[in-house]
Amino acid sequence: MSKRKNIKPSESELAILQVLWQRGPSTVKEVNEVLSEVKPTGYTTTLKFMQIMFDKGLLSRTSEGAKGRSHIYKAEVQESQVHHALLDQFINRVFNGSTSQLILRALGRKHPTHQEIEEIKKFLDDLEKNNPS
Amino acid sequence: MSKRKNIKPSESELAILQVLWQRGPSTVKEVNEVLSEVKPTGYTTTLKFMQIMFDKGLLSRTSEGAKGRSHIYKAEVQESQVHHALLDQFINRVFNGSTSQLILRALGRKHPTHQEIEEIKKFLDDLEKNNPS
DNA sequence: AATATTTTACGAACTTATTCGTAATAATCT
DNA sequence: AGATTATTACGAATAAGTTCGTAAAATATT
Repeated sequence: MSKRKNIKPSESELAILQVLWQRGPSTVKEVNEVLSEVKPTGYTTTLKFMQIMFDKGLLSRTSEGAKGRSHIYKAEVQESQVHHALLDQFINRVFNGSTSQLILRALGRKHPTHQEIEEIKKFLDDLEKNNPS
Repeated sequence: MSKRKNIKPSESELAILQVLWQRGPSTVKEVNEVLSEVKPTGYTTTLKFMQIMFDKGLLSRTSEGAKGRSHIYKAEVQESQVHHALLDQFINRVFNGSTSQLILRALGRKHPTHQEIEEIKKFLDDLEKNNPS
Protein backbone atom coordinates (compact mmCIF):
# COMPACT_ATOMS: atom_id res chain seq x y z
CA MET A 1 0.00 0.00 0.00
CA SER A 2 2.41 2.63 1.25
CA LYS A 3 5.53 3.31 -0.77
CA ARG A 4 7.69 2.17 2.13
CA LYS A 5 10.72 0.32 0.88
CA ASN A 6 13.20 -1.69 2.87
CA ILE A 7 13.55 0.58 5.82
CA LYS A 8 16.56 -0.73 7.62
CA PRO A 9 18.58 2.13 9.03
CA SER A 10 21.91 1.12 10.44
CA GLU A 11 22.90 1.77 14.02
CA SER A 12 24.33 5.19 13.24
CA GLU A 13 21.56 6.18 10.92
CA LEU A 14 19.00 5.36 13.56
CA ALA A 15 20.81 7.51 16.08
CA ILE A 16 20.67 10.44 13.68
CA LEU A 17 17.01 9.88 12.94
CA GLN A 18 16.26 9.90 16.63
CA VAL A 19 17.91 13.28 17.04
CA LEU A 20 15.91 14.68 14.15
CA TRP A 21 12.66 13.22 15.45
CA GLN A 22 13.33 14.82 18.77
CA ARG A 23 14.66 18.21 17.70
CA GLY A 24 12.97 18.58 14.39
CA PRO A 25 14.91 19.82 11.33
CA SER A 26 18.51 20.50 12.27
CA THR A 27 21.93 21.24 10.91
CA VAL A 28 24.79 18.78 10.88
CA LYS A 29 26.40 20.74 13.64
CA GLU A 30 23.38 20.49 15.88
CA VAL A 31 22.95 16.80 15.29
CA ASN A 32 26.61 16.20 15.89
CA GLU A 33 26.50 18.01 19.17
CA VAL A 34 23.68 15.85 20.45
CA LEU A 35 25.34 12.67 19.27
CA SER A 36 28.61 13.65 20.83
CA GLU A 37 27.03 13.88 24.25
CA VAL A 38 26.57 10.15 24.19
CA LYS A 39 29.55 9.21 22.10
CA PRO A 40 32.26 11.57 20.85
CA THR A 41 31.89 11.73 17.10
CA GLY A 42 33.85 13.64 14.49
CA TYR A 43 31.94 16.33 12.69
CA THR A 44 32.70 14.92 9.26
CA THR A 45 31.59 11.50 10.41
CA THR A 46 28.13 12.80 11.19
CA LEU A 47 28.17 14.84 8.00
CA LYS A 48 29.03 11.79 5.94
CA PHE A 49 26.19 9.78 7.41
CA MET A 50 23.71 12.53 6.80
CA GLN A 51 24.86 12.85 3.21
CA ILE A 52 24.45 9.12 2.72
CA MET A 53 21.01 9.26 4.29
CA PHE A 54 20.12 12.14 2.01
CA ASP A 55 21.17 10.09 -1.00
CA LYS A 56 19.04 7.20 0.22
CA GLY A 57 16.06 9.47 0.71
CA LEU A 58 15.92 9.01 4.45
CA LEU A 59 16.52 12.73 4.88
CA SER A 60 15.72 15.83 2.91
CA ARG A 61 17.51 19.14 3.18
CA THR A 62 16.86 22.75 2.51
CA SER A 63 19.67 24.62 0.93
CA GLU A 64 18.25 28.10 1.06
CA GLY A 65 18.15 28.93 4.72
CA ALA A 66 17.44 32.38 6.06
CA LYS A 67 20.59 33.84 4.57
CA GLY A 68 22.41 31.20 2.62
CA ARG A 69 23.57 29.26 5.65
CA SER A 70 24.28 25.58 6.10
CA HIS A 71 21.95 22.78 5.12
CA ILE A 72 19.05 22.00 7.36
CA TYR A 73 18.18 18.32 7.35
CA LYS A 74 14.79 16.79 8.04
CA ALA A 75 13.77 13.19 8.58
CA GLU A 76 11.75 11.83 5.67
CA VAL A 77 10.57 8.75 7.52
CA GLN A 78 8.29 8.75 10.52
CA GLU A 79 9.27 7.38 13.84
CA SER A 80 6.28 5.05 13.99
CA GLN A 81 7.06 3.81 10.51
CA VAL A 82 10.62 2.91 11.41
CA HIS A 83 9.60 1.36 14.71
CA HIS A 84 7.09 -0.77 12.89
CA ALA A 85 9.59 -1.91 10.28
CA LEU A 86 12.33 -2.65 12.79
CA LEU A 87 9.92 -4.55 14.99
CA ASP A 88 8.77 -6.68 12.08
CA GLN A 89 12.31 -7.57 11.21
CA PHE A 90 13.28 -8.22 14.80
CA ILE A 91 10.29 -10.41 15.53
CA ASN A 92 10.88 -12.43 12.41
CA ARG A 93 14.58 -12.84 13.03
CA VAL A 94 14.51 -13.59 16.70
CA PHE A 95 11.04 -14.81 17.59
CA ASN A 96 10.14 -16.60 14.45
CA GLY A 97 7.38 -14.14 13.76
CA SER A 98 5.58 -14.54 17.06
CA THR A 99 4.59 -11.23 18.57
CA SER A 100 3.27 -12.77 21.74
CA GLN A 101 6.55 -14.58 22.28
CA LEU A 102 8.33 -11.27 22.04
CA ILE A 103 5.98 -9.69 24.52
CA LEU A 104 6.19 -12.47 27.03
CA ARG A 105 9.96 -12.36 26.89
CA ALA A 106 9.99 -8.60 27.19
CA LEU A 107 7.73 -8.70 30.18
CA GLY A 108 9.65 -11.52 31.77
CA ARG A 109 13.09 -10.03 31.56
CA LYS A 110 12.62 -7.10 33.84
CA HIS A 111 10.00 -6.17 36.36
CA PRO A 112 7.70 -3.61 34.86
CA THR A 113 6.16 -1.18 37.28
CA HIS A 114 2.57 -1.48 38.38
CA GLN A 115 1.83 1.52 36.28
CA GLU A 116 3.32 0.03 33.17
CA ILE A 117 1.32 -3.11 33.68
CA GLU A 118 -1.90 -1.18 34.02
CA GLU A 119 -1.11 0.77 30.90
CA ILE A 120 -0.59 -2.36 28.90
CA LYS A 121 -3.73 -3.99 30.29
CA LYS A 122 -5.79 -1.02 29.35
CA PHE A 123 -4.37 -1.16 25.88
CA LEU A 124 -5.26 -4.83 25.63
CA ASP A 125 -8.81 -4.17 26.74
CA ASP A 126 -9.22 -1.60 24.03
CA LEU A 127 -7.81 -3.96 21.48
CA GLU A 128 -10.30 -6.64 22.42
CA LYS A 129 -13.23 -4.29 22.21
CA ASN A 130 -12.39 -3.03 18.78
CA ASN A 131 -11.24 -6.28 17.32
CA PRO A 132 -13.54 -9.29 17.74
CA SER A 133 -11.21 -11.77 16.05
CA MET B 1 26.83 -12.33 37.94
CA SER B 2 26.84 -14.80 35.08
CA LYS B 3 29.87 -14.85 32.83
CA ARG B 4 27.80 -13.73 29.86
CA LYS B 5 29.79 -11.39 27.68
CA ASN B 6 28.59 -9.28 24.82
CA ILE B 7 26.22 -11.72 23.24
CA LYS B 8 25.54 -10.26 19.86
CA PRO B 9 25.27 -13.01 17.29
CA SER B 10 25.08 -11.80 13.73
CA GLU B 11 22.20 -12.64 11.45
CA SER B 12 23.80 -15.84 10.23
CA GLU B 13 25.03 -16.87 13.62
CA LEU B 14 21.56 -16.51 15.02
CA ALA B 15 20.14 -18.68 12.26
CA ILE B 16 22.62 -21.41 13.16
CA LEU B 17 21.88 -21.14 16.85
CA GLN B 18 18.21 -21.50 16.14
CA VAL B 19 18.80 -24.73 14.28
CA LEU B 20 20.89 -26.09 17.13
CA TRP B 21 18.31 -25.06 19.72
CA GLN B 22 15.66 -26.86 17.76
CA ARG B 23 17.49 -30.00 16.74
CA GLY B 24 19.98 -30.27 19.55
CA PRO B 25 23.65 -31.07 18.86
CA SER B 26 24.20 -31.50 15.14
CA THR B 27 26.82 -31.81 12.46
CA VAL B 28 27.64 -29.09 9.98
CA LYS B 29 25.91 -31.12 7.32
CA GLU B 30 22.69 -31.33 9.27
CA VAL B 31 22.67 -27.64 10.10
CA ASN B 32 23.43 -26.75 6.53
CA GLU B 33 20.54 -28.85 5.28
CA VAL B 34 18.09 -27.05 7.51
CA LEU B 35 19.45 -23.63 6.60
CA SER B 36 19.34 -24.48 2.94
CA GLU B 37 15.62 -25.12 3.09
CA VAL B 38 15.09 -21.46 3.73
CA LYS B 39 18.03 -20.06 1.82
CA PRO B 40 20.45 -22.08 -0.30
CA THR B 41 23.79 -21.98 1.44
CA GLY B 42 27.13 -23.46 0.49
CA TYR B 43 28.39 -26.17 2.80
CA THR B 44 31.67 -24.42 3.47
CA THR B 45 29.83 -21.23 4.25
CA THR B 46 27.97 -22.90 7.07
CA LEU B 47 31.15 -24.66 8.14
CA LYS B 48 33.02 -21.37 8.30
CA PHE B 49 30.39 -19.77 10.47
CA MET B 50 30.32 -22.68 12.86
CA GLN B 51 34.10 -22.60 13.13
CA ILE B 52 33.98 -18.90 13.90
CA MET B 53 31.27 -19.46 16.48
CA PHE B 54 33.34 -22.24 18.00
CA ASP B 55 36.30 -19.88 18.28
CA LYS B 56 34.07 -17.30 19.94
CA GLY B 57 32.76 -19.84 22.40
CA LEU B 58 29.20 -19.71 21.11
CA LEU B 59 29.44 -23.37 20.18
CA SER B 60 31.28 -26.37 21.53
CA ARG B 61 32.07 -29.52 19.59
CA THR B 62 32.83 -33.10 20.25
CA SER B 63 35.60 -34.50 18.20
CA GLU B 64 35.37 -38.12 19.21
CA GLY B 65 32.05 -39.27 17.88
CA ALA B 66 30.98 -42.88 17.90
CA LYS B 67 33.66 -43.91 15.43
CA GLY B 68 35.82 -40.93 14.61
CA ARG B 69 33.21 -39.18 12.53
CA SER B 70 32.60 -35.52 11.89
CA HIS B 71 32.33 -32.88 14.57
CA ILE B 72 29.10 -32.54 16.43
CA TYR B 73 28.38 -28.98 17.44
CA LYS B 74 26.33 -27.82 20.37
CA ALA B 75 25.04 -24.39 21.33
CA GLU B 76 26.84 -23.00 24.36
CA VAL B 77 24.36 -20.21 24.92
CA GLN B 78 20.76 -20.66 25.88
CA GLU B 79 17.90 -19.48 23.79
CA SER B 80 16.42 -17.46 26.65
CA GLN B 81 19.80 -15.89 27.31
CA VAL B 82 20.19 -14.71 23.74
CA HIS B 83 16.60 -13.53 23.52
CA HIS B 84 17.15 -11.54 26.66
CA ALA B 85 20.36 -9.96 25.40
CA LEU B 86 18.99 -9.15 21.98
CA LEU B 87 15.87 -7.65 23.50
CA ASP B 88 17.93 -5.45 25.79
CA GLN B 89 19.95 -4.16 22.90
CA PHE B 90 16.93 -3.67 20.71
CA ILE B 91 14.93 -1.82 23.34
CA ASN B 92 17.85 0.43 24.10
CA ARG B 93 18.61 1.13 20.48
CA VAL B 94 15.12 1.65 19.20
CA PHE B 95 12.90 2.45 22.16
CA ASN B 96 15.29 4.36 24.30
CA GLY B 97 15.13 1.69 26.97
CA SER B 98 11.38 1.69 27.40
CA THR B 99 9.94 -1.80 27.52
CA SER B 100 6.37 -0.61 27.62
CA GLN B 101 6.91 1.47 24.52
CA LEU B 102 8.12 -1.63 22.75
CA ILE B 103 5.12 -3.58 23.87
CA LEU B 104 2.60 -0.97 22.91
CA ARG B 105 4.16 -0.70 19.49
CA ALA B 106 4.27 -4.44 19.09
CA LEU B 107 0.62 -4.77 20.05
CA GLY B 108 -0.39 -1.90 17.86
CA ARG B 109 1.21 -3.02 14.67
CA LYS B 110 -0.79 -6.17 14.03
CA HIS B 111 -3.99 -7.49 15.46
CA PRO B 112 -3.19 -10.19 17.96
CA THR B 113 -5.79 -12.91 18.32
CA HIS B 114 -8.15 -13.02 21.24
CA GLN B 115 -6.20 -15.97 22.53
CA GLU B 116 -2.91 -14.13 22.43
CA ILE B 117 -4.43 -11.23 24.28
CA GLU B 118 -5.76 -13.47 26.99
CA GLU B 119 -2.40 -15.14 27.31
CA ILE B 120 -0.68 -11.84 27.81
CA LYS B 121 -3.28 -10.61 30.26
CA LYS B 122 -2.89 -13.70 32.34
CA PHE B 123 0.81 -13.18 32.37
CA LEU B 124 0.36 -9.62 33.51
CA ASP B 125 -1.94 -10.70 36.32
CA ASP B 126 0.67 -13.12 37.55
CA LEU B 127 3.32 -10.47 37.40
CA GLU B 128 1.25 -8.09 39.49
CA LYS B 129 0.58 -10.72 42.12
CA ASN B 130 4.19 -11.64 42.58
CA ASN B 131 5.64 -8.21 42.29
CA PRO B 132 4.05 -5.48 44.38
CA SER B 133 6.29 -2.71 43.09
C1' DA C 1 40.96 42.40 -0.24
C1' DA C 2 43.32 39.21 2.55
C1' DT C 3 42.79 36.03 6.28
C1' DA C 4 40.33 33.04 9.15
C1' DT C 5 36.40 30.15 10.12
C1' DT C 6 32.63 27.16 8.84
C1' DT C 7 30.54 23.91 6.04
C1' DT C 8 30.59 20.76 2.39
C1' DA C 9 32.34 17.19 -0.81
C1' DC C 10 35.23 13.50 -1.84
C1' DG C 11 37.74 9.61 -1.13
C1' DA C 12 40.30 6.36 1.44
C1' DA C 13 41.27 3.35 5.48
C1' DC C 14 39.49 0.18 8.53
C1' DT C 15 36.13 -3.09 10.59
C1' DT C 16 32.74 -6.67 10.61
C1' DA C 17 29.98 -9.88 8.17
C1' DT C 18 29.22 -12.94 4.39
C1' DT C 19 30.47 -16.20 0.93
C1' DC C 20 33.05 -19.48 -1.16
C1' DG C 21 37.25 -21.69 -3.64
C1' DT C 22 40.95 -24.65 -2.89
C1' DA C 23 43.79 -27.64 -0.58
C1' DA C 24 44.67 -30.85 3.19
C1' DT C 25 43.06 -34.52 5.97
C1' DA C 26 40.16 -38.40 7.15
C1' DA C 27 37.09 -42.05 6.08
C1' DT C 28 34.97 -45.25 2.75
C1' DC C 29 34.80 -48.17 -1.18
C1' DT C 30 36.49 -51.45 -4.86
C1' DA D 1 46.61 -50.14 -1.76
C1' DG D 2 44.56 -46.92 -4.80
C1' DA D 3 40.65 -44.24 -5.93
C1' DT D 4 36.53 -41.91 -4.42
C1' DT D 5 33.92 -39.28 -1.16
C1' DA D 6 33.30 -36.55 3.05
C1' DT D 7 34.92 -33.31 6.19
C1' DT D 8 37.84 -29.83 7.78
C1' DA D 9 41.04 -25.89 7.60
C1' DC D 10 42.67 -21.89 5.48
C1' DG D 11 42.63 -17.86 3.06
C1' DA D 12 40.83 -14.63 0.03
C1' DA D 13 37.09 -11.81 -2.31
C1' DT D 14 33.17 -9.07 -1.68
C1' DA D 15 29.93 -6.13 0.71
C1' DA D 16 28.20 -3.04 4.21
C1' DG D 17 29.07 0.02 7.85
C1' DT D 18 32.01 3.25 10.26
C1' DT D 19 35.41 6.81 10.74
C1' DC D 20 37.99 10.45 9.42
C1' DG D 21 41.66 13.25 6.68
C1' DT D 22 42.07 16.56 3.24
C1' DA D 23 40.72 19.81 0.07
C1' DA D 24 37.33 22.84 -1.96
C1' DA D 25 33.72 26.14 -1.44
C1' DA D 26 31.10 29.41 1.14
C1' DT D 27 30.82 32.74 4.72
C1' DA D 28 32.52 35.88 8.15
C1' DT D 29 36.20 38.83 10.14
C1' DT D 30 39.81 42.34 10.23
